Amino acid sequence: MTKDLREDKLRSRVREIARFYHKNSRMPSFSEIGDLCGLRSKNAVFKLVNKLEGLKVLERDGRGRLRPRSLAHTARLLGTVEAGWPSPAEEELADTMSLDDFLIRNPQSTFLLKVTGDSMIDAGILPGDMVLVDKGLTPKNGHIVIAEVDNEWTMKYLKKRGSSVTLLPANPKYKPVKPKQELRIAGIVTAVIRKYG
Amino acid sequence: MTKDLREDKLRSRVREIARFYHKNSRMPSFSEIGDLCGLRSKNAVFKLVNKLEGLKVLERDGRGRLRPRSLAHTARLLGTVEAGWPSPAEEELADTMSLDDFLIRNPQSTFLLKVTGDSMIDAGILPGDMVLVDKGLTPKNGHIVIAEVDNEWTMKYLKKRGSSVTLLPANPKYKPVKPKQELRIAGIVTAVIRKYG
DNA sequence: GTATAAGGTGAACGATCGTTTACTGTCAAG
DNA sequence: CTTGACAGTAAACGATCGTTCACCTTATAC
Repeated sequence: MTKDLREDKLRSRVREIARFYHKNSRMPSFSEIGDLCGLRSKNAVFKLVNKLEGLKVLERDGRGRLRPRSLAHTARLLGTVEAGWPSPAEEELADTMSLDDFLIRNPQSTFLLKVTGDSMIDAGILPGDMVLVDKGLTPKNGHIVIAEVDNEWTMKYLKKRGSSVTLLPANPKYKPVKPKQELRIAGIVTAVIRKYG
Repeated sequence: MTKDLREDKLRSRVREIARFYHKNSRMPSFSEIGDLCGLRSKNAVFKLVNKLEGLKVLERDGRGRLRPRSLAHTARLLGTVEAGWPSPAEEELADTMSLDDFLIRNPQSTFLLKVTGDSMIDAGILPGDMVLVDKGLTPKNGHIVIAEVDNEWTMKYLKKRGSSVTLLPANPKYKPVKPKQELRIAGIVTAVIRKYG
């Protein structure tokens, strides 16, 4: 058996395991890996797992249970647009990441809101976009916040100067808002997500 | 024991299990749940799991192994900015979702690129943003594409008219590009992600 | 041609898995 | 005061877990 063939086989096995993981939200057991990869002996699986652990494709926790590593992540991180598309070799080495882990620091206090209106259009936030909002962070000057002013909910820049607070839209069509009485800040915008198609 | 207290206890146990799941990338075993929730008997865990299964917090697969349901998702989906912040009751019922599943249809062919330059700024894509690029889709008129024209990589709108192809920037500072010879489209942009802070 | 390493089979191991049965308190409703 | 309905403990079950042993096959290297 030539070397390329062996690597191909290994790759397809990793793909099978990854597919199982994404389908079942858990790693397969040793005998399940055997079924997936056509291995009748659990020892063959044992050796395969050790190899994959060395390749940092997966890892074990204290009890010998399997945890995904590069398997868990769905999008590979490449360079910049300017740099263009990397070679297949670089592509293979590309770092992978989970968008959830990347974007959400506090899962309990983070929510997703849909944007209506164009008041933040100059900040690159368009109607129909989604924003991730963290309720747990303390609002600071310059943050984009979700706020309730005089019984209306809006998304604006937060401008603090001394004790005075202003809500600044990112669109010349709209005027800055100086809350008369109540200003309730529900959370600050930590990310913007736009999906096409 | 009053009813509210009991529900609080249940909620905090769900939280513990969710925390374990996100930390270890797998569901805890019955005895591990016992440790997490302060239950010395596996039967108590058994009853707890059955209750949570009824509440659709988690589920079992064919072999009795646990799978997360509402546990798996990290960001809760609420309404719109205009609608403002929902009441705690609605909040509890909010749909949850995984950003990976939401944004990525084809994991194998999807990559993440960092945006440099301001040529798409009027489309709400700013320098420093990340774009999800799918290599597997066929480019169509109106899509935003990553393309190599005359040895340079750019991100532009794809304009097709008959057999002629033009790359259209979303910034009046730049001119449309009519590729002289080669036009290699590496992929189409399926989503934009901007992270603050 | 022979040695060597790698990939795989098959059987056995103790440990842990999820499940079940039997029993004990503890409240709230009748 | 009695009676259920819960919530929890304790012990035992077969099944499956991850691991290890000895052995076989096959291709590459010397």
